[in-house]
Amino acid sequence: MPRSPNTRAAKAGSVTLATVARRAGVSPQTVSNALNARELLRPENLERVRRAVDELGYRPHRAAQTLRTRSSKLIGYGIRPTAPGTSTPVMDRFLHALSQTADEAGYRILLFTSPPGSAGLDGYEELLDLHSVDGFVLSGTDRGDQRQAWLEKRGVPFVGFGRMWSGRQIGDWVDVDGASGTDAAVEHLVGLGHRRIAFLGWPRGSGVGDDPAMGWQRAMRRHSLPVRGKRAQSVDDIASAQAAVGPLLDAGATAVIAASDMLALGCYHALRERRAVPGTDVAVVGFDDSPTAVLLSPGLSTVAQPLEAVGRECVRLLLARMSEIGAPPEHVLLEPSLVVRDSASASDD
Amino acid sequence: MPRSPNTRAAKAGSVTLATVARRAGVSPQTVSNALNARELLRPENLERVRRAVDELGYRPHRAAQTLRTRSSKLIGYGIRPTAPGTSTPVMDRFLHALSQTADEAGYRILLFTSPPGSAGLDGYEELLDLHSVDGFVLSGTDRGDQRQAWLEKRGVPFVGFGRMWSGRQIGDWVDVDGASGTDAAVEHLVGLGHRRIAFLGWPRGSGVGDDPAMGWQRAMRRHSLPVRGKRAQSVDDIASAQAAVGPLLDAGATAVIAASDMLALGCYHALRERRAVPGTDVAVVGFDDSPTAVLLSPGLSTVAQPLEAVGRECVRLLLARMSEIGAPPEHVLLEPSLVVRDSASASDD
DNA sequence: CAGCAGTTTTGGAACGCTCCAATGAACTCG
DNA sequence: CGAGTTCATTGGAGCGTTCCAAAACTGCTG
Repeated sequence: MPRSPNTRAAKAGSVTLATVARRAGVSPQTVSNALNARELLRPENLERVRRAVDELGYRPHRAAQTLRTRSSKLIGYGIRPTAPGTSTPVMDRFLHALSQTADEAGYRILLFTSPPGSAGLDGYEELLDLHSVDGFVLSGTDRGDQRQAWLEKRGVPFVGFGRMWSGRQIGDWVDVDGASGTDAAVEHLVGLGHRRIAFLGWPRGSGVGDDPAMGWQRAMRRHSLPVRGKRAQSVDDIASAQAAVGPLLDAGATAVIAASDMLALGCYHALRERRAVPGTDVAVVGFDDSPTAVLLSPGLSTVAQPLEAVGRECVRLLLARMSEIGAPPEHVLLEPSLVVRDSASASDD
Repeated sequence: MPRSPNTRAAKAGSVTLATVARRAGVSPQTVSNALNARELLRPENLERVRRAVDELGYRPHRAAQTLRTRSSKLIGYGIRPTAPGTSTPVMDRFLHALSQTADEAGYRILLFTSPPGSAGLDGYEELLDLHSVDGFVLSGTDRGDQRQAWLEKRGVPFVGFGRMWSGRQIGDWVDVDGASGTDAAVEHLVGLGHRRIAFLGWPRGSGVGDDPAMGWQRAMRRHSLPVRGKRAQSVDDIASAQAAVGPLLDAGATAVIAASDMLALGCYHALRERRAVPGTDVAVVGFDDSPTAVLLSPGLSTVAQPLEAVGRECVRLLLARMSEIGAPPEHVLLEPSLVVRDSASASDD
């Protein structure tokens, strides 16, 4: 009568409910109850089953449970196809939070490299085991993203990380209030005595890109500061940003808020080119708190997204959606936080 | 007779093999064959089944398949619990490659936040649906890692990313030949005319850390260059690295090879502190090709790990292991590549 | 101590699929 | 033209679990 489960576990897979039942001298159904509805059992029997489970190293067979209960306890997560160069340091923390939170609710995360609804999949591949999953988390949802519509049509519960900027609003989403982040950045800079605060963003038109610009603008207006001629745009690339920020610096900006750390780095370069020192001569604030931000000198002040919280909220919303399919869509907008480093910490106007 | 699957797909989940069989006028088994062993069917019947599948929007129920075939077509991947500060830009690309390759073989990746075998899980939680997975990929395996032993004892196929540096060798692994990377770095620097090439590594003792040092050493010896007094060590932190590299610079090193980009960045700082310019006055080579490397100025030359290849190999080895359990352990050592940027591109000794 | 309500346990069926062995159809050949 | 051979299809069983309804045990009352 070995107390160690490991000796048996070697030939595992064959330990089933029935095995445990025989050992404990009860029916399979009772064992099932012991596991899923312990309040039904007489304490004495429950203990007996517990012991049998222990001794045999029994573990329920997920597939069988899934088949019977019609719930896989799996959440799909669609990874965005990342280009070799473009790193998304974002995903790491987010995914971790996602997995962790899901775990706590008894769910696991299943990775989908090409998320359902993405193009290029013919009818057969596309439909492959979608229903091995109870719900879906989409990330990097953007304009013209068809995944939401695709999932909704099929009645699969889902939550997006990223709001829908255009078109019909469908489904739940969690997002970070970028405007609030740049707004806070302006507040911070104003507090340091800055007046001529410029903004370097992405080309207009994308919702994601316009959002931070909005925050900058409204904060500037609130302080009755001028925004005209204080805004430039560039693609997310150092050289372009460096070029784009030039006119702003020429016009005498004492601070620049950028829509990404990459753009902010372009500012660094532009400043150095002019023999000016970031943080000392001109304040710079980035966006994203990428791993690089802390490594720069001076350290880059930047708006950090609460990725862990986003992950948690995604799971929370998804679980809610799964429990009541028909409920009205829910949206969660989370506040980012300003991480202050040397690139914007002391007044020097 | 709607040609569109979508109209029916709304009430999906109820479309089963039997449904398709009725529609196509064959037996359920034949439909199954059409899907899994098409060569058994007469072309005419196969077409008939195909059409029925199409019209009904049928998709096989993974759980049922799993239950019957005893193969979940799932590969577990243990995420390392990442501390909030510590970013692992590595994981992103690797995970993507993993998922992609698995996909192509008809497998999916299932995330495990706390990988089996990690401490802190009591007997019940720990065993939770391990056998919902056909095999396991472990990453960041290190000294004293008990996960391998744990999995082996339970007869679960697995592959580690990272070799086992100590103890009994168990299981397959894929790793990057760090020594070869630093060796190549030395070659490159020697080619540029450098002679006093120093090495900045992590504290001795960890296999992972000693590996790059080894490559540096052997390459130096090959060129009859001195290694004495040319080696320093530091924890993976800018300030420490900056301090640690001091003596090497004082001793007149014209080039420094670092065991990580973080350490290399410490060199940058130390050099600037002495009013020297990285890449111009002293060459610096890092390790990892982190996203930051390309963003620095000068761009950091660094040893890049072939993460995509590692991901692919992991899956390949795992599939091989799963197909023949008893085969002797297989190990794959991949060559990293030197990415040359401005921090080490022109001789200036 | 039969009767009844309440609690605890149980047998049987079903989830959707694939394995296995057996049937039927078509085809070859002595 | 019946026997052997191959090829295509089929029925039945079973994977391990939970649902459902019925059965067996309590304990309490009249």
